Amino acid sequence: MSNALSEQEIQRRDELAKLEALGINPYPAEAFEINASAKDILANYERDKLNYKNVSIAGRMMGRRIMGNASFIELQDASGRIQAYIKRDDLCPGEDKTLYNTVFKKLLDIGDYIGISGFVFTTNTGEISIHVKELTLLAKSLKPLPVVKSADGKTFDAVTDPEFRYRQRYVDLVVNPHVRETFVKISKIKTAIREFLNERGALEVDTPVLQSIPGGAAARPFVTHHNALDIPLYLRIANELYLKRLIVGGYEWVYEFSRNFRNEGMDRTHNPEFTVLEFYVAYKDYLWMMEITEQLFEQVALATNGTTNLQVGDKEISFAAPYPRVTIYDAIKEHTGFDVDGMDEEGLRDVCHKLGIQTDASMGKGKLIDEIFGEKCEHHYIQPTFIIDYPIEMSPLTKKHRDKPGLVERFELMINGKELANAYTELNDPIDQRARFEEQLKLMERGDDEAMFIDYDFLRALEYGMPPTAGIGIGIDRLAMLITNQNSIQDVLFFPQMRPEKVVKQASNADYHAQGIPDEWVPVLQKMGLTTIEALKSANPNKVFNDLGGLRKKMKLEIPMPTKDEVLKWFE
RNA sequence: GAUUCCGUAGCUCAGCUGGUAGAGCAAUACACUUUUAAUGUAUGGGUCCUGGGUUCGAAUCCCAGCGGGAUCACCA
Repeated sequence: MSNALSEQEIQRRDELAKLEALGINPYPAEAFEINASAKDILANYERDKLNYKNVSIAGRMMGRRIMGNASFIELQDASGRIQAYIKRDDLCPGEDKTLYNTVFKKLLDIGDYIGISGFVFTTNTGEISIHVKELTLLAKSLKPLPVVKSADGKTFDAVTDPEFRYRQRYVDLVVNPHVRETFVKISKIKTAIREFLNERGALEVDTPVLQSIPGGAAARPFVTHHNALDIPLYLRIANELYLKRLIVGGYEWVYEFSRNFRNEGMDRTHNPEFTVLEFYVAYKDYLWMMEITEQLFEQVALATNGTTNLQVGDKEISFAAPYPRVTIYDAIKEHTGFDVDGMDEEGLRDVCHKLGIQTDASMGKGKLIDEIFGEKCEHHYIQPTFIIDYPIEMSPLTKKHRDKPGLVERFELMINGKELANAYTELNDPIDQRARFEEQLKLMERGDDEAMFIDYDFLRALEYGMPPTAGIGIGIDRLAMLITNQNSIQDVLFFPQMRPEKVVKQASNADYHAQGIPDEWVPVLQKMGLTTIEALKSANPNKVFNDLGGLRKKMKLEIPMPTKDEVLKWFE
């Protein structure tokens, strides 16, 4: 990140000074009254022309076509773009044409925020436009935006560089309207979920993000330190154990959109912070949870896309309930031919070997089954499907199956070959829960770095009594990717995690000043690449002196040349 | 973490087997009163990611580093 100014940035700063000299504040404090939006005008003007005799609208100037004493501009607000027509003598009815000739034509740029008022009309070429009567500068833009043009649905010079787009999302949002739309849709997904849950009497809650025991899932946490208490704290990897404490407290349906943090790898589907919706409902089981889940997904699809069908690549996914239920053993039997029901660890290892799946000593029975499913089955489930009845070893917080020994009452919802949700009949037997945590401890000793921590306060809460409860976690970012048809998590997060940009070390004007260098020569030295005092001192003074003269001419600077002795003093 | 591709003007991108930097848009100047990727003429704008090496000569070839993408591994 360099802070040397480009030619265009210097020009815009000059314009800023000229505006101020004309008595125009480039960053006025006053509110600007708006009574219309681009989208509203384009949608409704034709059938309701009388209502658009006096519109006032604000936004960024994104395009400008000057044709002498008349001009067209593209104004972009949150709703879209609209063309405005500016005629010199309408904007400046009196003798003084400065506002048009100087302010508008010379001192405004693409990217500036302006407010305009006038009347709506249709041009000869049939485009609904605003005939501008008044124009106000609302905020000057000092950095040139990428100019993206489009015609007939084709886009030219679109900004597509992922690094640029993610690091400067604000620019991405300005120049890529489809990106703005994606995030609007993601907001609608969350609203639809809230409405669905609130209508049914659920309570939205907040639980701690900073936790002293990172529980509820198996993952590496981020660690921080609380100074006043002098204790380590962890950013939550899940909120499950806290929501269950609230069920113990007597609420019957709680939910939270939980921002979770996991200190693990990053890729197309993983970001260190991500969002999971969890909800817990008293007196229910996983069978009930499957029904509510398929209703929820159906409603979300309908509310955001207007249809329960979704085209993903060449596949069409139907969110219409109900979804099939397949046990994990049946799924494995169907896609591998092996019946792993009742198999011991040795047998499973053997199956993995035959299927070409790598195993290691730390893998228990549950993990082996999970591997087989993940490798050989998961990608087959394109249409929403509940995979149910998991082995007990992988599910330390899940109640034992009511009539299948060795299994738990758990389901995962698979859509488009990926896991979207994970739910179970919650384990509320405190004795069993303690035993399961201790099993996790053994796995940890065996080398499984994903085994869970034991949360004794949670056990204490269970001992007071938790009603039978069903709970679910839904990966909101993955759901957003699916519904908005994005194949990278970076495209459904406004600010995906990136390696920090390197800031180029650079001397300030004060640093140069301390060296006895006059301010007017600082840009020249920077131009020569001498952006630090160390770089300057290690340069050849004679060459610097010569180059100063050369650049003075090249940059057309009207400043007197320093003497060679003066320049030599800069090096002391 | 591994493999692989990429990094040139404000933006999108050319630049061949090494010969000293190019286009379009944007910018500047002039012309133009219903254009729309406005148009016409002229002009300016570059640490070719960084640092080494090979060479008379490197944007180009080699090595290392930095940043990003894709695939894989781990994970949700």
